[in-house]
Amino acid sequence: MMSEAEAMGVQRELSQRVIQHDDLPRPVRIIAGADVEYDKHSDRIAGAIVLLDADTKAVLDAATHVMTASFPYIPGLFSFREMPPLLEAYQKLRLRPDVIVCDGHGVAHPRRFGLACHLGLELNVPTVGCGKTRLIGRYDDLALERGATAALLDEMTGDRLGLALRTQTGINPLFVSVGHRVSLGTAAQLVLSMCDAVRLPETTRQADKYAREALEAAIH
DNA sequence: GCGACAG
DNA sequence: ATCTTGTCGC
Repeated sequence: MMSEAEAMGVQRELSQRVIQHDDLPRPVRIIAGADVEYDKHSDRIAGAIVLLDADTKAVLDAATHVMTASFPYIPGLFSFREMPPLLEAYQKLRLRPDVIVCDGHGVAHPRRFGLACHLGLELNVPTVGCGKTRLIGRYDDLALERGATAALLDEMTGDRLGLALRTQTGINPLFVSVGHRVSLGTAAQLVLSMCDAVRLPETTRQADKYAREALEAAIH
């Protein structure tokens, strides 16, 4: 298995190839969600990618893959654990997405190479990082209203890593960052467009559901 | 006692 | 649906 040091080297190398500006089909018609679910009692994991109609949010296609985790959970090396089942699931899809919203960060990462970057680069598909909790960076003065944003800043370098995005008024924000081939502004727009009356985007909710069902079916 | 750590 | 508390490691 790849060592931690090797994995970090891979991240530093590949991060050079991340594209941070818009290079995706417009308008976006098919938007995907990607998520991985874990079994509490074993190292079985299930990845799911679900394709939604960007306008109606109807599920157009979905694929899952259950396997044994080949890499431990280490903050910052998340993608080495979650990528394998997601790549397998992606190959099973019948349609191709215009963009994938990932359940994890993009460049809001210590080496600017979170799961969304890794998946986007590997598949050469536009991706957005959308985490539920912060990995690095700080923000303040985030207004309460739905749609409000605050820059997520690296405390040491001052780099803008992404945005804290309020998807519902008065509810804790999500953390949006560039994955690959999508600008930060577009990323935030896409995520917000997938949130109706709930905190999480429909892409993430559907992917989570499919992954959980696949894992459940594989174990029982 | 204190705390930074995606899932 | 969302948040948080207790817990563990340092």
